[in-house]
Amino acid sequence: MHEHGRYGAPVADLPSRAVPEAAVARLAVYLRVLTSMIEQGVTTMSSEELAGAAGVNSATLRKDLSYVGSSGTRGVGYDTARLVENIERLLGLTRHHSVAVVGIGNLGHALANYRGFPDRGFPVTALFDVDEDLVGIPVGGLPVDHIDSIPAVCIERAVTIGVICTPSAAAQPACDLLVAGGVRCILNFAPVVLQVPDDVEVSRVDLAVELQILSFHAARRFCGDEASPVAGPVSGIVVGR
Amino acid sequence: MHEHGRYGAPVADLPSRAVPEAAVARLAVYLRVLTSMIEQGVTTMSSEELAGAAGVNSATLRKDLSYVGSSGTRGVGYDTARLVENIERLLGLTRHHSVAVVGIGNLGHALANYRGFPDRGFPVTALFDVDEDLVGIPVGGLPVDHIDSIPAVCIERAVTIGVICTPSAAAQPACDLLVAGGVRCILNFAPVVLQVPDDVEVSRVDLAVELQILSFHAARRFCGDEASPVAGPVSGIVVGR
DNA sequence: GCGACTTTGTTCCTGCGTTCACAAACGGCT
DNA sequence: AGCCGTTTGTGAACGCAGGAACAAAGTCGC
Repeated sequence: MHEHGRYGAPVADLPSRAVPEAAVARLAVYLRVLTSMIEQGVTTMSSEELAGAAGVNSATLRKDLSYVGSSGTRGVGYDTARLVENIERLLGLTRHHSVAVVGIGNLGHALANYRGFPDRGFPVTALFDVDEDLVGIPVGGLPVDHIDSIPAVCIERAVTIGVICTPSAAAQPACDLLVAGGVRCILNFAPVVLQVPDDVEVSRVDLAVELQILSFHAARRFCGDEASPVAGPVSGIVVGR
Repeated sequence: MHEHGRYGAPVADLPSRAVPEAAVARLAVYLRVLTSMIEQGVTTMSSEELAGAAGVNSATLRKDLSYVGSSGTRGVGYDTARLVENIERLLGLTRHHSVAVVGIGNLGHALANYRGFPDRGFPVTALFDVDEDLVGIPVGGLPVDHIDSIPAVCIERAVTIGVICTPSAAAQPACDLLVAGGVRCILNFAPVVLQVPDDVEVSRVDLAVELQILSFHAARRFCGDEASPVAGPVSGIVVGR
């Protein structure tokens, strides 16, 4: 989805160019493609190749890469290893970010065991649930703590990212506890809009909303009757956000 | 919209206004907020109230709602029940969409059991995995089928949305099988860019990418050193996507 | 060493989406 | 019935992101 909710910006025009939100999201995708290519032994890629693999326009890709600094060689392409290095630096991936998961239900369980997190520099270092029966039980090798201990544990383990997988009603309290624990970045899977201080960043992933968006496209596609066709291209591949 | 018929012949209503992609995503959020409010007995809301609850600008909200047709009363606000009805019609939620989940690992398991899907009109009617040991085992009350049977089963059960939770390498084959089974909407959790025909819609949710975006903001926030500040304001709430 | 080809990095432009601002419409009150 | 406050719906401006086109720069072949 896209990022919205940008409000009037005094614009801190500090040193280098500002990086558009959308570009940050794409850079993360390039990173994914690049590491996959490096594993296959690819040492050099042109913008055309990389753009194709990432599903974006090559001009857009080059512009995105210009934000990370010049890493390419004209007439040749980009050195994959150096590009990965530069993107990781821009995205702040040089240091690991400790992750806490709140709400150890089906989804929380899955995330606690999800390889993709530690594999990409996001070690899960704390699990929380309100259920006393779960407290102490190890999930994915890590014992579950009670949500009351969120602030203390988050500070102690230097948690920088909190993931909320609780039911809707519990999401805001969980969020407040994370904020009290110094967490300033939150990934929210609960279908509610969290209220947070201005210095806290919330990214929401609502699985049902994703399905509803697909439903809209399905409706427009099959029963082309009724109202409103979708704006934008009729073309196929749409990569989320 | 709504033919003010200034010049007798209002614009052909057939292709009524195109709905921007971003608006569709927001409408799904409004729907979520509205159903929650209705449960609390709220029968009327102003654009200001609803916008606040959804975390968007009120003008944006009104424009979004204009795509679904006039449901508001000036001086009063919107009738929550009728608004829900209209949004559901626009999003194609009047008919249920049968969902198939491919890859019954941690995440697939969680999604198969996820209440939010059936509760919102997306019954999960098929599960698939490549692991013979899983085939036949019921997960969330539904037995797992082998991926080879994807095309036949999808056609038989009229699956309209496929959810891919397989490892990266298995995602493209799984996608191809779904497409062969007539599925035209795919939600992809695997960290790869799927290649599909033009008439297939793919929405990708990459959990690690979400964390990387948060990492970027964390890096900009805490160690304001190095390069590039983020575009836009330093201000707070950013609702993903 | 020189020319031609390839590819990057950037500039300009177009189009879309968000926001502002205002007129029309509606309910309530006197 | 008429006025007044409120809120919708929309027309217009602003800002930003994406795409095309081009110049600089570097490599490869001869």
